Amino acid sequence: MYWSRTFIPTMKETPEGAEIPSHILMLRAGLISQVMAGAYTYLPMGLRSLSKAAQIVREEMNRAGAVELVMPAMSPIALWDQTGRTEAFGDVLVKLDLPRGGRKVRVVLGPTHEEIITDLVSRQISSYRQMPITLYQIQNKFRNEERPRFGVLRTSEFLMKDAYSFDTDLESLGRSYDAMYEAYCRIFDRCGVEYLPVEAESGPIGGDASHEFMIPSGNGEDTVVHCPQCGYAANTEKAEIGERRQQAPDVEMARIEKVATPGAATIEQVSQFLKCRPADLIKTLLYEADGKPLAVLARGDHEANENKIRRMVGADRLELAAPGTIERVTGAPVGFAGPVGMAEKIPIYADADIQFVRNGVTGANEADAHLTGVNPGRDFEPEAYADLRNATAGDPCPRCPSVLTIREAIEVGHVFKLGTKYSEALGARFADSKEQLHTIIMGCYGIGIARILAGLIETNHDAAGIIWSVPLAPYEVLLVPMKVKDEETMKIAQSLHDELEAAGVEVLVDDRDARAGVKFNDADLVGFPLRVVIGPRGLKEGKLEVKWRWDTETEMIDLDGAAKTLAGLIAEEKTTNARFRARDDNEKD
RNA sequence: CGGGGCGUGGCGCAGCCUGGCAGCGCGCCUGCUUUGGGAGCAGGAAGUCGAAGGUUCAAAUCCUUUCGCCCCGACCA
Repeated sequence: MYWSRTFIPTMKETPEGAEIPSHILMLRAGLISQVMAGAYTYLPMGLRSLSKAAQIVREEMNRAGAVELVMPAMSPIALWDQTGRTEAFGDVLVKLDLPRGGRKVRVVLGPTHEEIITDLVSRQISSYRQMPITLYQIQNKFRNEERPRFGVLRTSEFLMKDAYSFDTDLESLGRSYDAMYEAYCRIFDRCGVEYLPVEAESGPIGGDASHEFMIPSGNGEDTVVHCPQCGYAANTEKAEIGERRQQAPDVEMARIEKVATPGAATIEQVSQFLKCRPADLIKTLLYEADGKPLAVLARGDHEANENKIRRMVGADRLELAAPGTIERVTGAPVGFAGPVGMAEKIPIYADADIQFVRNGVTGANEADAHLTGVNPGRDFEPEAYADLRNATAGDPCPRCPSVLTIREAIEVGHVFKLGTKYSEALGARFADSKEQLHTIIMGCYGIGIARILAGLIETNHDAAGIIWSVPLAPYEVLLVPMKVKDEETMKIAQSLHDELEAAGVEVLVDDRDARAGVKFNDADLVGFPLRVVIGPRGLKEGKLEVKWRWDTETEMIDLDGAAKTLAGLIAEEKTTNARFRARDDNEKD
């Protein structure tokens, strides 16, 4: 391809509104163009990269034994009503009323496709002999995001690979799940992104039933908990905390005193008012577990983890108690609850760190008052101490003697053992060898294709622009003829272009009659991995000048056999990402 | 959904407070010179000042309403 015949609208300036590197660079490099909040056109360069990521995903899905199909974006809302997800998704679900013959047909644009695929399978699969099977598609999804942001990281319409496995028993589901997990690792390895599979909330099946694939990046929307020592990684909802090893400070237990704290109801206000650290406060959170009130204690500088609480008390539903309930239970307005002297006797659970608090501060169960000198064991005794809060940096690792770190990350993939939630609701059953009917057991596996690109750019760019890995680059080689008006130069460019194409290399020739600086800067901005300069300096010696995007040094190669040399370099880098990764290691330490 | 910011040629912005010819840089077009890291000179095209209503002799500017975009937070099967 020739630069002058394709469409690469690069920009010198950053469009207003773009904040993070991947968004800025995708716009400036002419990969995408915004149509409205959360909806982007993929321009030729962007589309090429997107398609290449999708193709890698497709190849690895196929290798893992999954089978491709395509479902419509549109589906009848009745299907979603059956699983209760019309309500669960709420406004995120894009709903349309289509006028047809004087009636309205109510449809939704799919945010995911469990309902559609399960409906299909319920009709077409009825025997254990037809399973296991994993079906997938690569298709645009629609979610009416409350707040689209960060370029292609959070959009209302996005390309996603979604796969669904159908199995007869849990053991078989485990094999289907593992095959997807391994395929995901291969996909992200091939793309050249650094990723971390992290344990995530597992839902109905429990156990080791869900992983998120994350690209650690400062601009990620999610946080992951990671132990660099043993590799333990989990998202914040899931992350366990190891045994708390600190001791209570060796100080005298003070007497409980009631102090007036007018208007100070939040942790910040109280700690400022009483001139103490948030860690000296014991906050008392009132929850309702399946409608029954309970109190949870956590240190002022910690965050309660509702999943952990819900699991511990074995409730189906857990929510913060309504203000009315709080007032009834504590006898005080919201913000002044404490474990000592509550109006109603309800179970109290405490995070493990509470046992090491000495002379803590708690609400007094009375408006505008707190208690100081509160000590666990002496002044109150919870039903149990347990791990009930979110992990923070420096907490003990649950799997080894080391400590945890917290990293921001971009979620690019998710694998999940679903169980029978959808097959149950939609009546997807099969007969076993004894003609007994069972509900099909499902798994679902998603990858956000555009997030792979954004994640790669987010973690691989410099001041000049994007640094693509060869497998995802819009073109693998950029030929830069210095003098496009020189016949000899252009002849060489053309024949090299043709030879490289014939050799299966994706090559672009910058045939614009522009100054060297313009062409070099655009080359760096769009980030083609291998740049080949055809100019008088080298040609005098029968040489071409070659430079990898991530290197600073150039290298001369012989014009004779150049196509073969270049094709060899690309073929090697494309399969190993070796140079790309080596660059990573140099830059990141 | 709460808080904040911004809408002025294709892009980035000034002008608004204090009403009086719609400007600057980049890009684009033509010509000449230049030519290995975003060239110089000369000439040129291109704007319903987001939209509607109001105040005024006069509105990009003041008032009201509205639409859109972005950021922070909440939310995210």
